[in-house]
Amino acid sequence: MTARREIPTIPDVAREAGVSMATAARALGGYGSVSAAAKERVAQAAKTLGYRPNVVARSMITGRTNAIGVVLADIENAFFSSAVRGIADAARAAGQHVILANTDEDIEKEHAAIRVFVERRVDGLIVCPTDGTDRTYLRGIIEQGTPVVLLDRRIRGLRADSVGIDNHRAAYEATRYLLAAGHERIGVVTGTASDVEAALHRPGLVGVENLVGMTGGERTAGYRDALLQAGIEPRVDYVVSGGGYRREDAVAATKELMALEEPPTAILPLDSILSLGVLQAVRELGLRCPRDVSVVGFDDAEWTETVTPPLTVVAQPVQEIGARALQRLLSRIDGSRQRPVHETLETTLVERESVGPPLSEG
Amino acid sequence: MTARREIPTIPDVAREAGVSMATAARALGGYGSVSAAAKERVAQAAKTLGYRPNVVARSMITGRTNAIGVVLADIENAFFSSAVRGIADAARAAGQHVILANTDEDIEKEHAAIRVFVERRVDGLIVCPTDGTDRTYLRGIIEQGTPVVLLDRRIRGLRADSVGIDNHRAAYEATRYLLAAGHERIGVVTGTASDVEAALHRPGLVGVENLVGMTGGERTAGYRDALLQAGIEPRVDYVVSGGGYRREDAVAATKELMALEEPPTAILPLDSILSLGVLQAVRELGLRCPRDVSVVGFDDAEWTETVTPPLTVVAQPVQEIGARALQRLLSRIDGSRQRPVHETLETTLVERESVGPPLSEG
DNA sequence: TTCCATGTTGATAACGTTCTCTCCCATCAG
DNA sequence: CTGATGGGAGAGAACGTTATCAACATGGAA
Repeated sequence: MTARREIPTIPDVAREAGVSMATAARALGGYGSVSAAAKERVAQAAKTLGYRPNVVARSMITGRTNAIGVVLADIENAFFSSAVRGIADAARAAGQHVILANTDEDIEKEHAAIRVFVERRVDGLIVCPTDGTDRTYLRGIIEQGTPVVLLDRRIRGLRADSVGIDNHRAAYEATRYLLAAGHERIGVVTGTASDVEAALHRPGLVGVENLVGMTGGERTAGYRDALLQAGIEPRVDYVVSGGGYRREDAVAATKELMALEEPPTAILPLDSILSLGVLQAVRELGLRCPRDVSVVGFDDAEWTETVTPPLTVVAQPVQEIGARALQRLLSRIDGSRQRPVHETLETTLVERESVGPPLSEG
Repeated sequence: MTARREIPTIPDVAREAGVSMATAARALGGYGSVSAAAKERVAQAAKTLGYRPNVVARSMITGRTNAIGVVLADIENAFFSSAVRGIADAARAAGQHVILANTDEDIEKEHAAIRVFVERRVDGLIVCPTDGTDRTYLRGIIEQGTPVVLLDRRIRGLRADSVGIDNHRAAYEATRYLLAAGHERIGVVTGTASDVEAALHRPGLVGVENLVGMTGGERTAGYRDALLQAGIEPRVDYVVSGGGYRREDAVAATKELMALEEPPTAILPLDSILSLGVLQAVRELGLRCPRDVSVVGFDDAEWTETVTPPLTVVAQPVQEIGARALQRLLSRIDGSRQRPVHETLETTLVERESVGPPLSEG
């Protein structure tokens, strides 16, 4: 066993300072009223003994842990690591700590993580729910007293704040941008898992926005609506997924897209890893971007302007999304009973060099 | 105030089950001996009431929090987010949680983070110390009973385990690779902060490896030794830094390098963000890689094979470094008194297309 | 039958804080 | 001189667990 050296406690400090435990506690904790003289002697004694408050004991009595549980898919994904950075900075300023859990989009892991966080009595949770998350589970958590804020995604029918972007509008504008460049055959590479993928395949992409809380669904709907508004009939075979959000998935999806009889002249990958896959596939097919295919990606990753060609993207203020999520959570922790707010931050279309006019036929 | 609904505790469960509190506690906690019948009734009662153990109270008495503090420069940096992923996975398997703190290479933030983690009574710390960290501070933490494992970097004279790579050897081999391709004028782009940068500027780069625990120092030494072994005199003006680890810093450093009278024909950026900067600078200068300049980077980021040209890099097993660090920490937490181990994992030189023969003169 | 080992149980003491309450005493207005 | 007021201090409870210890069954061996 680790023979943790005897750690001084408040009674020790009190003894050293020659005051009662209660007085020492007040002096150290900065609450109640203590004479200047006593305060001084306690401070001195604490320094001599090297006293450090025991946060666990404090949490025990105050009922607050000053810890926030953050539940997301994968911290290695740049989107999430930026979000966590935003959360962590805001948390630090508020005296809160961030505890991390990765779900890998696995509902079981998500539930397990949330359960343990609740047992740990975190002050609140920031969750990026996986596709299948049902609202009743999280509702139970909230009703039981742990505030929850959703990040990036939403859950229909759940009374919880959420912070993200307007996915429909972001995709709508990206698509309009491609339309304006002259493209009419525009493909979408999404990461949507295969089990819900079927939902995408309704004629005319009707109802994709109803895919539960999925950013992918909302973005696909935005894409569809931009096409419709331009008088172009959405094609089901232009929306493809390799089965997940890994680069290989996007490579496969892109190749599938480009193997069509009438391949698209522009591609819209729905996140940054997928963009990487699209670029790789284009390269592997011996095509040139933007000469042969134009690309507009999502998320302004660190490499987007260094890649050739520099990638035109829809940039999300990811750190700020994280920071805002934490702010909302804090105000819930402080007892705000306001009705749920769904906050959407502005996206920016960052024009670089991956979009050109469509390759003229034949 | 958040009116947290009355949360059931062990006495509540005991009452419901009609047993003593002690028995209920044993049944729920899975310790001591309880009859099958009692166990059953307690489980039933717990289910009825929706009992959830209070981890804070448990920590209070056991003295263990099952939480690991992870202190690193910046979670947004891909190296660290991969390391955290490795740590988190291993931690999950061991029933531990990960609490995060970013230092931004700021010694004050690092100390503050460690202090608060100790007050939180974390079971142990994984620290990637900033350049200026003095050993006495961490030594105090360890002696006081909180085990510490260093990640990626070391601190000379500190009795703590560390996990990372053999930086000297990795840089040595990367340099040898460039030498083998025919390069004799090889530049290094490092992120070393300006205040220690001076140390790099000794004639012949003598003693760079003594820069306190710096990966940059060790890598530069490996580079130097490869040159010396090939009979090439290291040039002080070939080792440059833009003052930090941001991309702009590397852009500036690279331009400085290429503006020399005899510019290098190959560049060795010492981390992945710096590689991005080097590539960007090469591009901005209207040069082509590898035709005009060859590049070997550090760390196999997700974009390295998608960039043009695909980047040849020294790959570190980053997730594994994190996982091993956690393993070492766990064994210390379990009381291992073994003398400190410095574990170095193998790196791999991943050959892609960013290295070619040097451009023949004029 | 007696005795000891073993398994089960309950009462109660920790753990290190913060919170509640009471008491003391000095001050000051009437 | 009296009574109200309030700052300062101390004793002890409370938080929800786990740990300790004694008490009590039960059963098999002597």
